[in-house]
Amino acid sequence: MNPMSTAASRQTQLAEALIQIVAARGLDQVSVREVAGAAGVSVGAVQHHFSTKDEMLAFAFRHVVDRTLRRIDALRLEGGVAQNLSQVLRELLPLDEERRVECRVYVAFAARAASDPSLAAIQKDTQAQLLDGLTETLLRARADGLADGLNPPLDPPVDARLLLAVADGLVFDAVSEPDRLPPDQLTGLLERYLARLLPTGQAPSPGSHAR
Amino acid sequence: MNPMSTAASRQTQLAEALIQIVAARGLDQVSVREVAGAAGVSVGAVQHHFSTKDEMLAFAFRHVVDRTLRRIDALRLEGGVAQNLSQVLRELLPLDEERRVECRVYVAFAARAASDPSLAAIQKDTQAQLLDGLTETLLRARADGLADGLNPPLDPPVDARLLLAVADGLVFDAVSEPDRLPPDQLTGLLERYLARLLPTGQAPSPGSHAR
Amino acid sequence: MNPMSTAASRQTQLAEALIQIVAARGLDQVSVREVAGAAGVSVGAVQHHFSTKDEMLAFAFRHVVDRTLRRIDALRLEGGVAQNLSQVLRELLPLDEERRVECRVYVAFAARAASDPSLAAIQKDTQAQLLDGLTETLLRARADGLADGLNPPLDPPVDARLLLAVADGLVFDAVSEPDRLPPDQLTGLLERYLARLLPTGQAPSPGSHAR
Amino acid sequence: MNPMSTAASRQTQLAEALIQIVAARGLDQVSVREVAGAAGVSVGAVQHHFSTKDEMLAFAFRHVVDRTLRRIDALRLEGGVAQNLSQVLRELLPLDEERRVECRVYVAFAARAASDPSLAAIQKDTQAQLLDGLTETLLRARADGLADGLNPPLDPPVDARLLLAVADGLVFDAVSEPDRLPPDQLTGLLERYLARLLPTGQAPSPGSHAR
DNA sequence: CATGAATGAGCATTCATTCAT
DNA sequence: TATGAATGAATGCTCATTCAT
Repeated sequence: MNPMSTAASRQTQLAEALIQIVAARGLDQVSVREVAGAAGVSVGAVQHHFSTKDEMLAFAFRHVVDRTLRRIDALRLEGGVAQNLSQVLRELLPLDEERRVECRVYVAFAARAASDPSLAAIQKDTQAQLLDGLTETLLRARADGLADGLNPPLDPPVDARLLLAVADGLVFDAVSEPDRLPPDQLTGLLERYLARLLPTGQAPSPGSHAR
Repeated sequence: MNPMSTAASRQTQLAEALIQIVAARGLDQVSVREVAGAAGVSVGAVQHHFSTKDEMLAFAFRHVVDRTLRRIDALRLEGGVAQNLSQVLRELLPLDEERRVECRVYVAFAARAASDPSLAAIQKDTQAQLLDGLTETLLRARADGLADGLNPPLDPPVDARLLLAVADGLVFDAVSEPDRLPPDQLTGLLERYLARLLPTGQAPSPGSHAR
Repeated sequence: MNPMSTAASRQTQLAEALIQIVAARGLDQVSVREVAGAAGVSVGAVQHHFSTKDEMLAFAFRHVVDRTLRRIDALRLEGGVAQNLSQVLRELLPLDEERRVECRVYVAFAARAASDPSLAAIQKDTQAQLLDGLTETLLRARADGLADGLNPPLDPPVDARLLLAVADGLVFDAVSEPDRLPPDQLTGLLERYLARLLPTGQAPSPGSHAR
Repeated sequence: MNPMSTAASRQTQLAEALIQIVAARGLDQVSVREVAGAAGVSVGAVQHHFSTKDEMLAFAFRHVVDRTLRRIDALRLEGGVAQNLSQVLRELLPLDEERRVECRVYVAFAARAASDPSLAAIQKDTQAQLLDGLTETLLRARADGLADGLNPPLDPPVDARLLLAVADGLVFDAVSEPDRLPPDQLTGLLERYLARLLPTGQAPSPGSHAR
């Protein structure tokens, strides 16, 4: 009927429906029936496009992290390195409704990855991509002298790991303890860490103190 | 039969069985049948001690975090503040098999807490307890002058939040991306963070650099 | 409620329901739902007693062949060997409604045994038991001189095989081509074969010619 | 595309694929999808040539029995009547891989014919054709004096029925109890039966005793 | 002729829970 | 306390079939 319903966009449409369910009610509430209902199609149609539920879950996980990564890639790299690092990490935090959904979905899938190899593979890819980007940014920061005097001195790959852990920790705590870490607290905590990591980078915005 | 099988210890025994299942195969693989089987009792017996599955899950979550908190409380507070802070946070990380199990279970439950109010309440309690302890420790550290010259200056309650996020982030990443964050890397990352937070505190152990 | 509903009799009751379905509508129409409905219990109850459908099918197959074999064992061995042989084989043929049901079920299961190892094991057992009994009977017949002059001479184990094939063939044809092989034709064909195999045994009943 | 793919040959090609599935994995494993996959065409293509699955099954059953019947018709009728009878019946038995496939398929379909009228019609036709041929052969045998002295005397139509039952019984037992009735045993049993039916016909081949 | 999207019913199985003993 | 029978809903999945292209 609708020529826009190509195979690719149908899978995406189903993934979006799945993501909304995960964000609203959790990964356990995802069933083929629920997804079909939320997407307004029949059960058979869902399984015409994803031959197993696991395949659908993997696609949706990949889809949601790709959306985040694409948003990061699209960031214009104007401004200083410190500001750019802040921008990038902010894209990972649940600062608005769109990112709140992504974060809840990310935490749900990443937690399940602990006992699901196919999700673990996606999680590994994602982490690797983020680590590469962060490492590169930290290399530039060091070259710009932004980390001078830091002790222990900046070690870009290691500090990228630590930076990612800080971001993941903020996301994890914000998601697992709803209403205790509102957006301004999250940014405050992030900037506090960045200010100590790159002391010569100027603070990105005033009024960013939290809790 | 066995007079040692009091109600309390029976619940604990079932919780331990549940915890092993979660650690090994994930929260979704927990069923009343599985728990009963793992504990070597009948299905009816499980439901005699926990009237619903949710009650059993809540008990088990509480049980596993209590175990961690009790271990932290039991730490002898000799040594300096910096060393003590390191000791406490190390108890949270998956550095040995026992803590690896706890971490996998903690991440699974905390992730589910995002959409399960009764688990969220437990998670909130746990975080509050940890935050209190960390805040108190940081207050002592500041009084001891360990954070002198830190910029932005040490703000105990806020920095406790950030510290907890770092720990949770390391746990989350270690669990969701198995085999990529072995124990020595985790401690290296933790010490790196602590060394910058409390620059005048001596490093607790040599050779703790990680990549 | 009903103390007669012991575990064993419940399985038997379900097997009987299954057998009626197979006889009336074929093995493909057997579903857990159908069996539960026919037995007047819930779906869950069926699977409480048979953990898989295959297990239920195997039990039912074993049950139906056991019923036939037990009926054969119960035959009083009065009369001559020839007459006894005729009696035994008659129990295998669809000569009345009870045996018609058994034969339809037997053919359905034995045919499926060609591609189902667990049914094949049961079929093998059954054939072995029948072969043993027939071989023994033929040994007695030879000792009694009933097969004297037969050419090729009676070879009890081999002729038992052939005899079983004749019986199975009559059953198979009667079942697969309904209404073409009524009871009197079946007995006529059987007696015709027996008369040639044991020429000195007297014919068991007059009027047994069939077309 | 290929002009050789006429409607008729396409149906035949699909039937052959179906037959291979039945022989290898049983009638229950036949689905439109499986047949399409095995024949290397799309699901829609299968249903373009057979409007229902039942139609496809009926066509395949007819196809497989026609193949057997055509092979029998093609037998050169040189040699004596006894030898010819043996030749014909041998074509029905699973003595080589081709006939083993046919027999497995025949048993599966004939068993299902017990509760499927459209398959029953085909089975009835097949049996009628075989009975006619066997009756005619037995008439010639009687005319040639091959059954002289047989007691009860040869009754061509009745003995054709019995002969067919013997053949079907051997096929049924060989198929339902794999590995217990290898080719040489089957021929041995068949020749044993024929030798007693037509005592003056010479044995077709030496060494055909089976156990 | 052929494709593949879509449907909706049906399947075996797992599950938490209730209840009589 | 503990058992296990029983329930009924829900699950992922397979299937024959229809239909627009």
